[in-house]
Amino acid sequence: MELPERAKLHAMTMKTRLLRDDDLRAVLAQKGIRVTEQRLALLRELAKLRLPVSHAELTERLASSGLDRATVYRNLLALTEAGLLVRTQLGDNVWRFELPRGETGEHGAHAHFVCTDCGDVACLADDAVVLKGLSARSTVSEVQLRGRCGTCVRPS
Amino acid sequence: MELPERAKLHAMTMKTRLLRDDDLRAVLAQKGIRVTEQRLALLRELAKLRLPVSHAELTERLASSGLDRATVYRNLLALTEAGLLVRTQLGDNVWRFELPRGETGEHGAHAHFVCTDCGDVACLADDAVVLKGLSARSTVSEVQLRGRCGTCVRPS
DNA sequence: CTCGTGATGCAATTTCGTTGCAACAAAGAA
DNA sequence: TTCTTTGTTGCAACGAAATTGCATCACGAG
Repeated sequence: MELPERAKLHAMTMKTRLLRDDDLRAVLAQKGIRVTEQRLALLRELAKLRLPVSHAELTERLASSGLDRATVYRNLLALTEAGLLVRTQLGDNVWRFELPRGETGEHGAHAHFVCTDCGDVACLADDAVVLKGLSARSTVSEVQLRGRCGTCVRPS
Repeated sequence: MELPERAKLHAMTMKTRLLRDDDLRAVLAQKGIRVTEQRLALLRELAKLRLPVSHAELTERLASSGLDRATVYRNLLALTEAGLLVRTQLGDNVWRFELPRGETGEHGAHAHFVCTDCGDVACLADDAVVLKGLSARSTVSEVQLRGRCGTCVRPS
């Protein structure tokens, strides 16, 4: 049993290549989540950014599309619960959401850099941070770097 | 030049053995922070608990001593900035503060491992984390690894 | 002891996160 | 297609934690 459409969808999901609305629709349908224009807009935005984004920032970006705070909020939760988004804490008491990377459903192990001045977030390359000498039993699920980004570090 | 008092203070700091008020006073003075009864109370409480404590919880504990929320808040920030406290997030959007438990007294130079389960904060060796390929202009002030410590990772 | 700067207490405000509710829309059934 | 069910949206309100303004007060240098 080889459904072309489903196989294609699967490949899309795995590679996080969510480009066309048809793909987004299919992904949502597969998860049993209703397809709404709001959700498509939200996923489109996240696909475009490919960064952990806060609820506030996403709300602002989607305000022009007529999306309400609460709608964005509830969809972020719903999509996270469905496994379509990952939610992270980057150290400033704000939840951020992003499309999962990596091959598996688990988010890739790339580190995040957060600017303590402007709050900007940058995803680092997988090999930007090397860990060694850690306790064998402990599990590291997230690596965060905090500091000042190139833009903010310039002398005033 | 060997100042006994300073040497003693240093040893205290290093071992996080802040027991007597005299020691607390000395540590604050060394950092150029004014010694106030409120700060002593705050540090005493943290020394007694030896756990990551939230601002709210600490405020409640110190209310009987007459400390105001804002005072606790600002002192937590000040002491953290001075390196006398470490500030962590466990995943619930609440800051928690505690006296450094590691060997070293200066925080910031080394990375921290935060167990998102039990809240334990461990100080890592200076060379435990190697960064490379970062933007030349950006400045990293804090490196945090998040995950589950050896104790918490055991199967339930 | 006196003075200047930083600290404190109190109150108000901001920022996020979260929820209630009535109108509305998606997806399946008829 | 139309009907019906049920999840979704927009708007407003609420709550908790963080953050700030300001007048008063105390530390500690001189």
